[in-house]
Amino acid sequence: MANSDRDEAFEKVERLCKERNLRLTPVRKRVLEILLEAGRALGAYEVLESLRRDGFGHQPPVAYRALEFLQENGFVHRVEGMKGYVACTSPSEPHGPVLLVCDSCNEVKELRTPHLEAIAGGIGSYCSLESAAEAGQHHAGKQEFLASAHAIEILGCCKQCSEASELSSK
Amino acid sequence: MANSDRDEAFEKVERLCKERNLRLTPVRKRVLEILLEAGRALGAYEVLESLRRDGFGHQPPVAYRALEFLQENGFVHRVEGMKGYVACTSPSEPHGPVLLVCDSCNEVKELRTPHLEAIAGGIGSYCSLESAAEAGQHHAGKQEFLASAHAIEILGCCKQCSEASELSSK
DNA sequence: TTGCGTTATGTTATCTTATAACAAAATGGA
DNA sequence: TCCATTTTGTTATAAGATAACATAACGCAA
Repeated sequence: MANSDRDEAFEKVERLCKERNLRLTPVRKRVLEILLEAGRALGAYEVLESLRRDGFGHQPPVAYRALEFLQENGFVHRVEGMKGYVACTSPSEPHGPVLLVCDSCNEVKELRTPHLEAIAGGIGSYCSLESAAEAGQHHAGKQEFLASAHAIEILGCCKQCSEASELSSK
Repeated sequence: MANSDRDEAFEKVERLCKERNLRLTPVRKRVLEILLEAGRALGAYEVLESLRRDGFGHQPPVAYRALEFLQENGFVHRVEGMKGYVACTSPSEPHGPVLLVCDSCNEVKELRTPHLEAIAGGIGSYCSLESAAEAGQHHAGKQEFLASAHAIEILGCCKQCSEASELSSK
């Protein structure tokens, strides 16, 4: 992520917290910065190590609590497949992420498009598959499941890594 | 899952293993049975506890290795959000799952429809969103990401639990 | 501004989940 | 039957996460 995008995301979170009367305390702010600076998913203990260097408390709950706050409010996503946490690139409402995770360099890219969200919501939310754009037409099986959240992770190889491995194999 | 479905899934795995020359050893077979009998996601240590009762080795790697084998071959899925493992209800090729996970009773239901698979694949596979049914038309941003696997988990509340909580609130 | 309930932080201890490393046993051909 | 390969079993430990409780900061009402 470019520097300007980082700053933009950070300022957006500050703004949103003000609007919503959320307390973006120093630890929470710093954890968000750490993740934005990293530009990839970090483990809780990696975050903790950074906090330690900055003079914050350095016991696991310090990191986990800040991460929990940021997650609950949609500013950070958990990357299940990596047991890690990544800053949201377009924070707004709390939302389930759609993440592209590179096996090779661990970079995580978040897709954030209303249409994809609609699909993810539709898969479970509307009690049948029909409301997922087109998807359910052939599968009207009533799932009768009330969705409240989702986690979508696509594993694979990012462009940079594909190109790098192509070069090295020549 | 009904008993008959369990048996069917189990037999299908046996058949597939024969076809593919995979060794469905006693531990592996038993782990699959344990998960099928449970009908919900179990933690590795829960599986291990069952194995212990059946006289198998009872150290963590025993369970983890069997789970790994079953996962690799598409007979079991990991449920990231629950740190658990669930038997696949329609084993065939190894495949990324689309799971509906009930917050309340922990039941996991797998959706297995070609169309949904296509969407999941399309999100990342084809280097742009366009190939995901309709989804990309408005979001032609080139992701240039080569997908190899996915994990899709929708959290929410299953029908039984919704009804139960409705009743109790009256 | 003081006091008080609430929220957040820091710390200790512990729990859960997962893996590395290596020895012993089973398996399946040559 | 012998050997290479795969699987199992075990010990030990790493990595990730949380419970419980004391202390500190905050935010507001009196």
